[in-house]
Amino acid sequence: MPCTIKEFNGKEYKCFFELTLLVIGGKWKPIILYLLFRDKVVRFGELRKKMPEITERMLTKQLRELEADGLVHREVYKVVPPKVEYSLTPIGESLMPVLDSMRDWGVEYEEFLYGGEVLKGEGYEKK
Amino acid sequence: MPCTIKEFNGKEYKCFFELTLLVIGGKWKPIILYLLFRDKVVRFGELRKKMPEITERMLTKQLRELEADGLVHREVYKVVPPKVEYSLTPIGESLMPVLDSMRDWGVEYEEFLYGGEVLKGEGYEKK
DNA sequence: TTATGTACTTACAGAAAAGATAGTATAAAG
DNA sequence: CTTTATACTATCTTTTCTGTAAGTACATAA
Repeated sequence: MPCTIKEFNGKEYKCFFELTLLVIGGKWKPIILYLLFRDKVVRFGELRKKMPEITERMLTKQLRELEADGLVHREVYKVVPPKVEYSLTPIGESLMPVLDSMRDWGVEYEEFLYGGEVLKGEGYEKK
Repeated sequence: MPCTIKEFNGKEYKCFFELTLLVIGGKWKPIILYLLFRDKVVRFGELRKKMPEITERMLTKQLRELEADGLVHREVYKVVPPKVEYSLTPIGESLMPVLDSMRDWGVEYEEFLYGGEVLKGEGYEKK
């Protein structure tokens, strides 16, 4: 019996963890998700400021994909200048244990790399 | 105070979960790690057979990167024709809870996508 | 001497992801 | 009537990732 290949947004996957990686993979998505989890409701411009290196195009693109995948809610206010707020949906929030376990392992791995000495930086994880 | 940007293999990261994604991200690495966790010690050619879609170049490349990053051990026997066995190192094994949580969320997300009905396929997760 | 098996390597091509840069829409304020 | 603020949108270029196809090494067997 052949393996069943499933599809998500035009990409094939076989395992559940591959599906997860299809949804949260990429350079910016986990950061966006983490920031939304931390700050709950964030305007587009605020998100940009929290991620100094991202371009507007990339931020828009990633947010739209996360919205299309059901992880992020987009609330548009009909005002000028525009106001748009982003927040996590329930399924988006349910991702947090995954990000937590990835963070925990990242800590462990950095210790492994640098022999027990963790580089203390100020990443997005700090407020 | 500016954020500290850390580096791993020439790539910048700020958060621990980004580091994790740098190590296990990509199309093939989580599958390789999962198969090694499941089957413990696997020869190159066996791995290939377990992953019918991968090319030799890709398999070699991913294995070498995982080895360089300390997750995979490579045991070369000095025989002809060659025999090489791959297995997980302790830090490689410590990744399994992460893959588990990714798998759990993948299940949940598929239910979310298809309204409670999970597609039952035969992926790498089945023996 | 030729064929076989196994684990690669190398050079190139194509696809996908990310980045740079400039432009758009709109109401209100001056 | 020009400027301002905010959230995009469009086009193009660059970089990175993945795949294709062919070749290499070498002890042993026939």
